[in-house]
Amino acid sequence: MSGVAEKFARLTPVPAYQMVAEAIEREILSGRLRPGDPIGTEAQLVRQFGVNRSTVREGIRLLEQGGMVQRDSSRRLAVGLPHYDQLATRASRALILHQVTFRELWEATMALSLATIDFAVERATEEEIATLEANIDATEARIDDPAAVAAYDSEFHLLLEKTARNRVLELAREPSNMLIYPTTHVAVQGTEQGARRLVEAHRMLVQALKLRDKELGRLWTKRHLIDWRKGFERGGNDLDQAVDLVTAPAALA
Amino acid sequence: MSGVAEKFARLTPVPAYQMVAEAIEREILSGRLRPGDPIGTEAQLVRQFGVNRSTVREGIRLLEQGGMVQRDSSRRLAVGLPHYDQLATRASRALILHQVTFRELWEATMALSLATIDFAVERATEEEIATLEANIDATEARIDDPAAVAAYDSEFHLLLEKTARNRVLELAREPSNMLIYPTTHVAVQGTEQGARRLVEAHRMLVQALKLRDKELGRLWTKRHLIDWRKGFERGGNDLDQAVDLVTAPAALA
DNA sequence: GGACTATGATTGTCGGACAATCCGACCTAA
DNA sequence: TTAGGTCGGATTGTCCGACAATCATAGTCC
Repeated sequence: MSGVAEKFARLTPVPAYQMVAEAIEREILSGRLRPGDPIGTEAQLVRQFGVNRSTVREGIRLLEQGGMVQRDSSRRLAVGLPHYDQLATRASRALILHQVTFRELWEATMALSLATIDFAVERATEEEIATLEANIDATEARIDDPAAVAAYDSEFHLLLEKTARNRVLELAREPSNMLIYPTTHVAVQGTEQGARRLVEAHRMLVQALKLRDKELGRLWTKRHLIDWRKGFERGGNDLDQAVDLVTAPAALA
Repeated sequence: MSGVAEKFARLTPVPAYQMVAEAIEREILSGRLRPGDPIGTEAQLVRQFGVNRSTVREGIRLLEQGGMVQRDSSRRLAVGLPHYDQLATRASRALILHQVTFRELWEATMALSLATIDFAVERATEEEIATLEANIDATEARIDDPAAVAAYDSEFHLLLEKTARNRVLELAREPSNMLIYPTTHVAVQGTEQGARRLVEAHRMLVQALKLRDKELGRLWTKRHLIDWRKGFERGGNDLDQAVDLVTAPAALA
């Protein structure tokens, strides 16, 4: 509210360690350095950038955590290909910090799951269907163990995403997946029927893939998620409560 | 292939700087440290963790880049609330490194946009509609400037997401948004009509919000995105080419 | 040829140092 | 009283040098 217009932008001198990180990142994004390529040793970087080793190391740490650089077996640095769960972990944690509600999570998962099943129905191969069925069988074998059921459920949906063959969608889903599927063990714990309904839904989803029937897939995706919500609420949870580490403890690891 | 069974897992000693980062992160995620709270000074952390300052600093850099800690005005460290575009920037870059195709991007955007318009139709307020209309008017005023049109287009869809009031969806969309909307200026550059069709689509989307008509919203969302695709292809691009920095130069900043 | 060893290179950690900057208390002048 | 100026301590960013542990590699021995 200072009556005068802002004439000067804020000066923000960039620390050297950030410049180091950005310089390396530029090389990677431009394609001159490709995943797997070794970045030089710290001593080399010191010479190239003309800064101290401590500074170089701080710059490297900036990139390390995002997966842009990795340490291979011998701790040597190489360009990394950031994997989804790595990014998704960050995103999940951000969602927790932003105190998003389970309702938001559920709504988004619904929308994304419907898109996933559409593509999966279009593109599923025999092989993928077999893998999914194997997962369902495994789930059934341990149907009395809520934790195991939740783990297999998580895997099932991961496989389904691979079947949809869209990596952008996959990345978009991952954060909410990480928060919602681990709560399945709560959702199926309440009722004896919970786990069986889950398995039935999975079977019908695979059936939809076989028949290439999108409507069937969408129908059971909805039922499946509505079941999750009911179980979640039956477990004494409120859909409008914020996601936290207690209820969705998967974002640790 | 050593005939003996592997009895022990590989020991992977965790570097001290990582332990520092994880310790701080745990405090944040547990809620004991909340966004805005000051983390101690480096000297304090040195005392608490019993490691060297260089080590503490490397640990801090690990967190800094993900937005988990921020430096405030005086460069003092405080717990940060990672913002979406910060995470999305990383995600976009990952998508580039993974060489996802524009087709994947387009498919995912379609699915996510349809979800967004559904929620937006449900929840739009008068005020939000007015803001969106102001954006459209501004677009129209500079309809001959492809770069300006692209910028306003980007903003329009951002506003639409806010209107949908689902932060999980917002976060999920952001990476693809960052890659796809900046290419709009290519898409509308080809034809005189491109920009006008874009404005028309925006008007109809707002109309859908006013009438609370989901079908209308979905219809124009589809048309809008199909227009984008046609423009993109007319610009000499192949939908199956990998996203790169040249075609989608927004991930720099 | 294969197992073993010595050597050098590299990383992780430490200690100390200093300039630049920021914060806060104190002081001065209108 | 309050706006503005001064000063000292605290803090960060950067540098230097050092060393143990580990890894890679070449060379050696059987």
